Amino acid sequence: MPGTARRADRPADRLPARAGSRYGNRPTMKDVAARAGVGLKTVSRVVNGEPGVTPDTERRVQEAIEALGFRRNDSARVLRKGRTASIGLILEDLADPFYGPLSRAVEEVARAHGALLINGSSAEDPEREQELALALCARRVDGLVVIPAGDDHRYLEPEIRAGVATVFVDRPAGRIDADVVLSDNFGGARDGVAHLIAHGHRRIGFIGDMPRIHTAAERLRGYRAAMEEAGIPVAESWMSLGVTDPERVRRAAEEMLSGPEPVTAVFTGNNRVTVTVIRVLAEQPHPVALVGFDDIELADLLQPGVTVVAQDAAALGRTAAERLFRQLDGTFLTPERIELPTRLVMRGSGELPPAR
Amino acid sequence: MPGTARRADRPADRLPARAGSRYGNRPTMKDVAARAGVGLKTVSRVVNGEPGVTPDTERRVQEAIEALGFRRNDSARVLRKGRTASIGLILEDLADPFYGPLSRAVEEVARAHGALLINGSSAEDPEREQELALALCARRVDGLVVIPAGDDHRYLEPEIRAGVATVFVDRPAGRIDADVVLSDNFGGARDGVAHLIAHGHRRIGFIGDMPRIHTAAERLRGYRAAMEEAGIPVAESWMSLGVTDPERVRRAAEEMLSGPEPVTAVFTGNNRVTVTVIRVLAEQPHPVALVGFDDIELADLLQPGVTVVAQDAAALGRTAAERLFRQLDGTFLTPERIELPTRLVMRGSGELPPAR
DNA sequence: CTGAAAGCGCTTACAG
DNA sequence: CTGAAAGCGCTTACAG
Repeated sequence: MPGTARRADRPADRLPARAGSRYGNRPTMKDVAARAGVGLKTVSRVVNGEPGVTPDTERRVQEAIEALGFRRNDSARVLRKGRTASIGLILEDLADPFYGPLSRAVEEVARAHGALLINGSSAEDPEREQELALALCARRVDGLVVIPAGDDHRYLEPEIRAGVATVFVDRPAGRIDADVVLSDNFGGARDGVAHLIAHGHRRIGFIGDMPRIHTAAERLRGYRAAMEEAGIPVAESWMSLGVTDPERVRRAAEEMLSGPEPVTAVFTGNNRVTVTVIRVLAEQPHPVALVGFDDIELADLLQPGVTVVAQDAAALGRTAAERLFRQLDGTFLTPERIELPTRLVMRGSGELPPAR
Repeated sequence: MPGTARRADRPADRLPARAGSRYGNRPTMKDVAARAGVGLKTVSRVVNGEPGVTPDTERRVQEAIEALGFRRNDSARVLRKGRTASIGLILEDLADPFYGPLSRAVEEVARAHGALLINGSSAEDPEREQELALALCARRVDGLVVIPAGDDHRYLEPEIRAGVATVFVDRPAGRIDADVVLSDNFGGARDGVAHLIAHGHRRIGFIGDMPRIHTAAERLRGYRAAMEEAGIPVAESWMSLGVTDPERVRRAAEEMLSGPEPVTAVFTGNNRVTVTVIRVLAEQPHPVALVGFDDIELADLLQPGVTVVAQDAAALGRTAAERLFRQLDGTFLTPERIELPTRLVMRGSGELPPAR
């Protein structure tokens, strides 16, 4: 039911009842006004640094503020003002090293614009993504930066129409027209695979994330394009897409590396896949070439160093957040697709010749 | 000025003016009530799933809700209710691989309690920590999980008194009595250094973070204790504390490794230091033993594998967040110090004998 | 320079 | 079962 409100199923409803005595004793502007012997509006003027208050009045108000330990309730302020000075970021998993720098970059831009950042992990679950996004909209965040898990974002249309700025990152929105900032997944993967081909490989495996994920599909497309451009027919058994947990990836890699016609090189579709495949390759009797999408820490210290197609996670986050605040500036912007280049970093594993 | 409000220097004040036409056209309960031909309170009942509404009335309200695309404004709700169902997490840097899992764990606990998570990076700057913490309090978060950058948290006293639940993680609060969840930094470091000693080392270097950071000081203390227990006098030149940027750490490592009496082993004080030192050791003519505090990805795949004192970042976050919500349950809790054990993970680098 | 009144969008307490 | 009034803590628009 897009665009509707549901009953009693939102986070706030499950909160424990307010615990009596500890709370509610915060002083308000009214209290400050009473103590300082001035009107409410005068307190507001002082707190907000508005002009038109005599130094003497101001001092009295300041004293009352300090004596009471008053701190303005921004959530009341926000209700009146319209803007909440907060934005939401929905990503897959904050614990993934790819999202840390991205998230930090979004935070820095938000900070520069005086906004706070609310983070949420979708755990790659479209329902959880939607639940989170709508909860954030209910809190009236000014904007949303979304790394989508789902492929249908029509549920956001009423929100966008109501003024919630929205930018998608890493993967495009599904079934709505919205800004998106992404890496050149297709080109990056194609270049990486072409690099392996240039080093003599013909039987090259591809192990990636679930095909419904845009980046996984694009990178596979890049793999296919490179192979086709080189005139190499691709065997179905060379490609494996699915969840990125170590067991699945390990099995996929081991299968490609066994049998009568094993692959001599592997292209891995993201950082998690790469890490697992490195372990598998370390156990192989012959060296197997490897190029991975996404850079990984210490990649240069392994034997051999890991050649990667690096994307700039921080730049993705920064670009998206900047776009978000441009939307919020009020200038009307036609939804755009901004593509950031990737960079092939050669460290050894991608320059190994085919074994046998 | 703890406990006071300042003028015009808070984030929300720097926001651009509200952009006219796109905003403010959100339907409210009043609009829904008018369209459904019922009272405001009836709409509230339906939206919140309260009893006492005839099925017919409910249907009319639901239709109005869908027709208008109404979504309850939770920030107005919150103003009335008292609780905001949101908590803040202040950490050093979301981009650091140590904080990703910690942050995710806090988020999961918050989610289980129906709360959202606002993240902020202090960048190890005490002023920024305070600014962030107070901004979050102004938004009336229900609680705060803080990895402190500063060492004086008296500025939080009025907030805590006003009911903001507060738990410190990774490092204790300064000058206030508050819950804290941390790893056994002293014991972990002592065990790690004792491990090196057990493998025959006597000249062992220690490279850590700035001494004003609690974890850095504790780990140094652990180093000293292990050396003392083994009856090994420590030379000043074996210890180096300071910022963890690669240049400083590299210089420190190179100094210890040169001269007439170079160290034969190094104990590194955190993940960032370890990563840099691994690079330096890789360039040495002789193998140098290494034990690092904090686990790092791919540590097992390096040659040799990196022996570490691992702490459980996710458990730190989870434990702290659970404690926070116990505070919010209303039961009075005496501030506690909860210490989590560390784990020595042997992978090779810590088991190397002294060279020469 | 100062302040009383109305209102932001909800919920609470109460009356019908 | 239903709704009008008051209020959460601020800001806005206006009057003195």
